[in-house]
Amino acid sequence: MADVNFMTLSSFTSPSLTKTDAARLAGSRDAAETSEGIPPYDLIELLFFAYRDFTADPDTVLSEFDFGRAHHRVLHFVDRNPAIRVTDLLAILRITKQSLGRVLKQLVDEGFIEQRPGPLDRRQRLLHTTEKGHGLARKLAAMQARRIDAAVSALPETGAEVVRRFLFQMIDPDLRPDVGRMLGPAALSRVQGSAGPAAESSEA
Amino acid sequence: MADVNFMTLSSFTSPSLTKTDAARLAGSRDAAETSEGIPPYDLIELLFFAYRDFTADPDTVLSEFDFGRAHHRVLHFVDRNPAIRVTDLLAILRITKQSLGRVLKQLVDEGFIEQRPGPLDRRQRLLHTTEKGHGLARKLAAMQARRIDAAVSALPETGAEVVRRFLFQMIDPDLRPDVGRMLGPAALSRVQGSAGPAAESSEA
DNA sequence: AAATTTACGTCAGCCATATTGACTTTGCCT
DNA sequence: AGGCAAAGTCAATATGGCTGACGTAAATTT
Repeated sequence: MADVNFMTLSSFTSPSLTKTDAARLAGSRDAAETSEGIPPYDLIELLFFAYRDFTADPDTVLSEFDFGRAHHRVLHFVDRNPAIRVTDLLAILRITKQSLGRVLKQLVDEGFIEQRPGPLDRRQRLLHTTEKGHGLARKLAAMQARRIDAAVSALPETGAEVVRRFLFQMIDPDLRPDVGRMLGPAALSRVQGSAGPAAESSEA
Repeated sequence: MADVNFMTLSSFTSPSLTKTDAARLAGSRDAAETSEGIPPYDLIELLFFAYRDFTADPDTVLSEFDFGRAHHRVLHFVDRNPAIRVTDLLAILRITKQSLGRVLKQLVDEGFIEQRPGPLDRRQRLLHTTEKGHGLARKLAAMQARRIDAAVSALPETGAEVVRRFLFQMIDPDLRPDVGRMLGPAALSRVQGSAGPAAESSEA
């Protein structure tokens, strides 16, 4: 139950917090110090709220299994990358072996993920979702899909393309190739497009 | 130091994980079960990676002060909403009083945030950033701004508008009014636009 | 004036998820 | 044989959440 205090929001911005206050204060300070312009607070905060709600739906389902977000991430990437090695999973998630170990063990013990010895390199334990695991992964993805589809459908034609490109550009440049590879050739081309407003830009 | 294992990425997708594997497996399963179409995995994963890197920059700075993300969030929203009440901050962050208490106390003790009694309601401790606190908030926002600006500049003209609308639509519908109010009238109108897939095109 | 509610804080304890560093086992490769 | 890589494990620690219970001051209602 991630979302319980919805109704207790006293409306977020209190009566005492008139936008006038904010404007006045921010205004005076901005004038004095803006050497780099005003940050895009709207996008910064929209990212915060959007991401929060984006992850909230799966949380409620996961808690039924006594799983958390960590389990979700592992399950998701294993489901999406069958036969992935533990090492590669660590690189994707950017966590330590120990952190992964705990949640992975639970997922394996409870039959969501299975490990098969690598056919070429027998040191590897290649990870796969079981039917059960795949089912859960799909269920969670479907929840997020519904939210995304709704948001995209409120956009102009090319909206999804633009969003994909934006998000891709938000990724550290040196990691983009890896992410691009992971998304697959189709998505990759969708994500790159002719990325420039003018003609410049940074592809390659 | 959030980002240390960059160089140890054995390239993310291992040699053993050929896209053929994934395609084969996913393909066979999809055929059998697609009653709702394939989830937009690209957007799901792009959100994950983008948000991760988006929050990574500030982390490195924060760790110099022995602060974490929790501190960042508090500092940010106090800086953006001068004279905010504790109750409202709790509603925005959706955490408990206890959780907030810990980090808020540190921020106050170390002179980043100050509390002033409410002029009307003396039970309130209205929160403000100090110069020091404001400076840090700005520094962190600037880091995120740089990344966002770079991403936006790789987009077509109306790109930022589209992204804003997308993110806004990703927020729970019942919370949108609150977020909208927080962003302020200017940003709000930018975020709403005529949200239809058909005759849009985002002016204003 | 008394009762209730609100705003804020705090104590005590718990849990999930992450970290580091060291060490082992197994197996690949030269 | 020696070295390196893949995976697992132990122990200790930090962070950021959580619940429940209480306390105090001030505002509001009855």
